[in-house]
Formats: sequence, C-alpha cells, structure tokens
Amino acid sequence: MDAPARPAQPPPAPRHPPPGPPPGPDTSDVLQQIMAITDQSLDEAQARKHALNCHRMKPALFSVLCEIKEKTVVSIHGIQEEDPPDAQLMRLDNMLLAEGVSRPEKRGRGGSAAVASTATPGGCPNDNNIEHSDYRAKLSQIRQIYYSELEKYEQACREFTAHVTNLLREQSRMRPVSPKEIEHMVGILHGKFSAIQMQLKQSTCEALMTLRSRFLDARHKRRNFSKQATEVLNEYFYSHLSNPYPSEEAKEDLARKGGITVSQVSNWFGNKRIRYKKNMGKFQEEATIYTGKSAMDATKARALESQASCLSMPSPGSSGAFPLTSAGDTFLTLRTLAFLQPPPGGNCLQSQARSSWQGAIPPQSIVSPTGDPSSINSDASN
DNA sequence: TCCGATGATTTGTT
DNA sequence: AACAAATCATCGGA
Repeated sequence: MDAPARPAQPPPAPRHPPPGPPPGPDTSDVLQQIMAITDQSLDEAQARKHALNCHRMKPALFSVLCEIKEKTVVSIHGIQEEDPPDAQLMRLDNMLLAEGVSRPEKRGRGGSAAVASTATPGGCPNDNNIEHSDYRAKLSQIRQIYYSELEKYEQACREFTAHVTNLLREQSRMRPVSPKEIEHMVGILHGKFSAIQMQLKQSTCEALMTLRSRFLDARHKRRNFSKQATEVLNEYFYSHLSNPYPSEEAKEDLARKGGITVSQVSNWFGNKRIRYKKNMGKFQEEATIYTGKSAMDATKARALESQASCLSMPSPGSSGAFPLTSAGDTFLTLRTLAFLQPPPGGNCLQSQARSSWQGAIPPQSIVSPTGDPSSINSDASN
C-alpha cells in the first residue's frame, strides 16, 4: 500500500495501438493525472479529503446533489415501488397457515422453539383426521426446520440491513447519500431476502405435500370396513341383486348408516359387482345369509307398514303415498324408498352399463319381465 | 410367511 | 359422469 514517491513520468508508449479511436492527447492527460493521484501519499490524500469536508460550500452542494439523486432514483424506481401482494406468496402463506405450520400473526419475534411447540397440533382443517403420531412428529419436524430457517433469514436480513445502513451513513459523509436513498436500499434488501424466504416457504410446502400424500394415501393405509358397514352394504346388495346400483340418495344413506363416505360406497359396489359376477358360487353362502336377513326385514317392514297404514291412513289400499307419520317409521320409509329406487329398465340412459349385470343375476333373482318395482322384493323373499 | 380377502386406484368404455 | 375390468397394496387369518 505504501507508495514510495517516484518521479512522475509519462507512461511508456503502448507497443500495439489499441483498436478503435487512437488515444488522443486528452486520454494521456487523464492517465497522467491518475498516475499522479496514485503517487500522492496517503496523508496528503487524507488532508485533501478533510479540506474538502470542511469546505463551507459542502453542505449546500451535498443537499443539492442529494435532491437531484432522489429525483432520479424516484423516477427510476417509482414504478416498482408499489408492491402488489404476490399471489404465489399468498398461496404459500395460506397453505402454511392451513397446515398449522405458520401462525396468523408473524410479527412476534419469540423463540422459534416456543412457536413450534405452541402451534396447534393437527391444525389442518382437512376432513381426514390425521392421528398418526408419526405424521405429527414429521409435521413438527418440518415446522421446527421452517422456523429455525426463517429465524436465520430474518437475523441475516437484520444484520445485513444494519450493515448496509451503517455503510451508507458512513459514506454519506463523503458522497451525497440521502436518507431516502438508504431507505430505498433497505427496501431492495428486504425484497431480496423475502425472495429467499419465499423459496423457503415453497420448499416447506413441498415437504408438507409429500408428507400428506404419504400419510393420507388411503391405499397405503387401508382399513377394512366395520362389521356394521359391511352388513349394511351387503344387505342392500343382496336385496337389490337384480339391480345393485344404488342411487345417489341410497349411497348417501348407506354411507351414513355404515359410517363411511359415499365414494367408499361406490367403490364397494363396484368391487362387489365385479367379484360377485366373477365368482357367484363363492358368494352363494353370503347371499343366502343376507337374503334371509332381508326377507326377515322385509317381513317385519311389511308388518310395520300395515300397522302404520292402519294407524295413520284412512284407506289402506292407497299404496302410492308415504305416510311419514312418526319417527318410528323412518326405517320403514327409508327401506320403502330404497325399494322404489329406479325400477329395472326404467332408466334407459344408465342401463347400458347395467345391462351387463343381467347376465350375473341368478335365475331366482331375475326381475319379472313386467319391471314391477315391487318385484325387487322377490330378491329378498327368495 | 403365505395367501385369500378387500378397499382403493387406474384405465378404458359408453 | 358412471361404470367395468384390471391392478395395486394392505389386512388378517392359518
């Protein structure tokens, strides 16, 4: 660094003239000046700096320069100033919030560990109640990593911002740097850091998705249906063997009764139809059990029906009406409704897929050619 | 551990 | 969109 005073001498002429315009006398002048500056001693330079700082015109000059700079900066960056809330960032934030990873209010600067431990367990509003302790452990792990990383980024951002601010303040003594410019620079810095934070949020969301898909994929965590559900489904299946295609309402009803979802009911019927058709012999015993059950139920239902109609209907002969008189009839009514579901062949639009079922019906269960809805009961009575 | 049962998913069809 | 058929992946009993 020490610059021994050497006699200022003209630079040696270049051996090869550079391309472009030849260096005129101005260039060599500037060069010479630069060389002269480098040759000055540090003390001398400091002295000159001090003299410049103490110049009486300095404050005025700086303020003017600052003003000009401010205008230029505003004109350049003014458009970018308005920061529309990033849709992507909002999506990520919402997801992290929904998953219970982040909190609604993130202003607090509490310890990350405290935050991680107080976050609501199972805060996910998803219908599937995740109870796996393994899942929770992994979720907690993700949460902790997220918060520790976030804290790191925030810390780095604070430190770097402070550093830059100090640097600029320091420099503002030497060159025109307005407070507004510093503010702007800080804003840019924050933008950069928030971009990094967005990446962090994105990877956290990805980790969450992977975790969820792994734990919520029902195929990997299959559970057999409860006895109740199986009974309800089988009962319906064998009592509607001629047309085992429950309507949407019937599916909902079955789902409710069995404590499963409608799509599970649909899956079950899809599987059942296929497997029954493939190997009817295998299901004979089951069929006997459930058709017997259904027959008993039907008998009971009929008894109840006649009882109810005697009690509530003036004319027992009118079979088309649904009395809906008391809560006690709910079962009967539901059954009756189920029996009166789309009659065989009544729904031509849907009959194509169902027509393939006709070949799978055992002889005693085939619906009478008249298509009388009441004939479905023959499945049960047989 | 094997193997049939079974719930879920995928693919192709209507 | 609903379904059939094939297939996957897990469950649960022997």
